[in-house]
Amino acid sequence: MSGVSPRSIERQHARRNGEEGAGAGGARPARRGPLQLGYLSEHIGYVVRRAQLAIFKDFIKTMAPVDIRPAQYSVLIVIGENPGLTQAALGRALAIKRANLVGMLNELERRKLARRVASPSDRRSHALFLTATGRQMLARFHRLALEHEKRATRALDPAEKRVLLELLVRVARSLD
Amino acid sequence: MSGVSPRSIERQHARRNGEEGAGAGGARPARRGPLQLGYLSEHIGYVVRRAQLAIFKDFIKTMAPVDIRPAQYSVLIVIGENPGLTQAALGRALAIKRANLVGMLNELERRKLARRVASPSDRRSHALFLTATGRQMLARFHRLALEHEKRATRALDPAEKRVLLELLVRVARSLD
DNA sequence: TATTGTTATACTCTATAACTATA
DNA sequence: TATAGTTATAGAGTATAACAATA
Repeated sequence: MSGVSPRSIERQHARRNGEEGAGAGGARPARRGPLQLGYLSEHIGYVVRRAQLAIFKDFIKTMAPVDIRPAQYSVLIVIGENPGLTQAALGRALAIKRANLVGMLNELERRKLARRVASPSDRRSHALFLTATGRQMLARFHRLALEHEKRATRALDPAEKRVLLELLVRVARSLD
Repeated sequence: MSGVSPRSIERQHARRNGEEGAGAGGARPARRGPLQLGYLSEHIGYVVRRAQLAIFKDFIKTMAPVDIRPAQYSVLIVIGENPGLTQAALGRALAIKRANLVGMLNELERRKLARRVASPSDRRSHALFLTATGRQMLARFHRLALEHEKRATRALDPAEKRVLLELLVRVARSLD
């Protein structure tokens, strides 16, 4: 136990309460009502994670009728924005491992939303494109996703949403 | 980041390119450089997810020497803050399914960080406590976690961090 | 040698159903 | 009937290693 800090308010959590009723009958239930999260609430990881879970839950429910998962949606958008890109480039853009893209692209091809085309310039790689169906469906997915987006950000005004996105991007960039 | 480029690349995506070379040889590679993410960058779910992944990656690396995962850390904090709470209450507080808590608590008991004590008032439930070791170790985990926290928020000043956490909490609350 | 796409595999996280013992 | 803890299990998501073809 090193690094004794001046006041160390944080530290006292550890002392405040502990292991009561080690052997005898000291065990008593915690007080009723919502639990204390303590300094967990100040941890950016925890807060971001809880928000992400809530948002994804709503997204998945919203997109369930069209059977599109978040990662599939992001893949379709990036292919639509960058027709002809390779699987490796797609994976780098979205931080998806090449190996894990294979199954996703198989599924998107099976559903006739995207296509792999043999690249003439580099015969190792595939050029990826949306199909005509894929473009139509993506527009539909986008409309549904905007419903979700509206719900997910209904507690924010437009300026707040912009600030939130910008701060998150700064955090992510600073860790890369 | 919303850099309005001279040629407004953003808008043209749906039309710009599609399924070329359906049969013939139209496939050409996407231009070099970072890919376009298009409106994906405006989706709160995507931005929150990327930030969460970056933050957790750093947290996990930081805590690797003490072999503590994010969920384990959160469980230890909540037990420390609410000694005697039940597994069900713990699961509700952290949105962890009761079934998935069993293994985690087995592991924390095995490592002598936490204990299950038979509850006298309700013989179905267990009261949870940190051990003396658990309290000591949690203080150590917390010091390590603060190193991570500093790194994860180094791109933000204190006011910005407060704003970020508050906006995320509002978003999560509004979806529950 | 390095890279692309692929296969196989493993590990974590999460979700559900069913069981028991209590309430 | 409902709840607490448990077991078993299944499904995502993610990670690595190895391989063939190609650069």
